[in-house]
Amino acid sequence: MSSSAAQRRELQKAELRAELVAAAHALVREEGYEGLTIRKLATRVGYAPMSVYSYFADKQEILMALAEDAFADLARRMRQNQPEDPVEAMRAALSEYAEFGLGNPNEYRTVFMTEKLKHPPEETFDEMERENPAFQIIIERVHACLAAGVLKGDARAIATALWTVAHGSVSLLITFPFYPFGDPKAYVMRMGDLAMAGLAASETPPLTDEPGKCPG
Amino acid sequence: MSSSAAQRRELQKAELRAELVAAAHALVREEGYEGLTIRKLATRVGYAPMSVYSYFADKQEILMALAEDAFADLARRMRQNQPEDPVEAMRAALSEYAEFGLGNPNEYRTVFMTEKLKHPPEETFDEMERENPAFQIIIERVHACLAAGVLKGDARAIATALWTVAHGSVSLLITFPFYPFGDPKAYVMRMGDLAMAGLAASETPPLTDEPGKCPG
DNA sequence: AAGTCACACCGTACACGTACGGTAAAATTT
DNA sequence: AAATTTTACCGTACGTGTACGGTGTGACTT
Repeated sequence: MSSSAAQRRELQKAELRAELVAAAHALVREEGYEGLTIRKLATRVGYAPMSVYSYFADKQEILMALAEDAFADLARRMRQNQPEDPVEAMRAALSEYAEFGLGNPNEYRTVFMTEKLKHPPEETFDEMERENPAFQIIIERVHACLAAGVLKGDARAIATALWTVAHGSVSLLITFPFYPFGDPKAYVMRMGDLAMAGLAASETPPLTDEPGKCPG
Repeated sequence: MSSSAAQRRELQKAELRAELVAAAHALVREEGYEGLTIRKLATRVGYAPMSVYSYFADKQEILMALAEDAFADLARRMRQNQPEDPVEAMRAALSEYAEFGLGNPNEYRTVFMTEKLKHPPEETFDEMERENPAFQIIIERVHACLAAGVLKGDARAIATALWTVAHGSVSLLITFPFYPFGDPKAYVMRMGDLAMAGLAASETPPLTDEPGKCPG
């Protein structure tokens, strides 16, 4: 086997894939999110509709590729907005998260609100944390809060809790834009502060599989 | 105009609509959620596919009808699980909410995780609270907590905050079943307790449209 | 009672995602 | 060099949600 030829092949494939993603971006920019269809995308790059499936398993994978670009931007913004104070750094990350979700509802939906069907059984969650650089940043800032003593407990559990609250806020704001949450951004920040207060109240244990005690 | 005839008309229409919903339920039971298609549904009741649209504006409205039935059941269960202690009553409601969402992910999705496109501009949120009896129950139990002095502040704001946290937990568990949240039910309960701790820490102001102060 | 009208229902048609199978060229093996 | 396999792409076809325009039967008006 000629491995350099195989590598070149892979590279070319990646290039064409990138071209498709670029065309998809253009289509969305010109015709809106629901204007992105496989057929239009194929026409745009001069392929038959079915040829797109050589590069993406299904439409969801295309949407994911678009969303990943957007999420990379989120991570960039988070890193650019990093106050020294650990708590303020945490709030800054939340602020960027909120603006991202509220400003890119389509991308937010595809990543956080649609069923993940075909998932490789290996590397359940490390994968996701690696893929989503934003999550890494959150964990880093949680560690800073732990070091500063404003939070106590397991870093991953705390980060997951904060993510849960932020996601709950953003996703409800996206789904129910008419509901009187008040100013959207302010609502997310308020919920973030509430989560921080709750977390500061006690030491956060790690996440386990033991079913907790519950009434009834 | 003969109003009694018009009324009978409405009634018959409602009956046929109910028949369609029943057929939809049956279809889902027999062939699964994605087995529910307009064509199959129409065939089932002896109509042409397009005739279904005399009773539902679109497929989403059919899914909503199914979900509303399920949510009525949630409200029933909540009322049957009502400890005397206000905090335990709150936790019991959360427990039912969790079991409902985790046990009926499809219905949960259609109500809480899909865009609400065509929404009548009048009665923005009262409508929703009225339609979702479960929300009423939450507000009632919040009032009980306020009366008992374990929480302080605006009832609707507190209820919305608890909803946000519960929804964040449930929706993430649904969307990322592989992520190590630990035992799903336990995770929701833990997040609920965290929210209660955060809420207990200070008086919760009502929701307003003033943009809150934020870093950066 | 005659005329008008609303409405329940349907047939046709479109664009969509995508399953299936084919075909020809390129890469690899023999 | 010949044989084989792999690959890149495509044509056709199915089932989907639903827009559009009909059509006949009942109800309402006059």
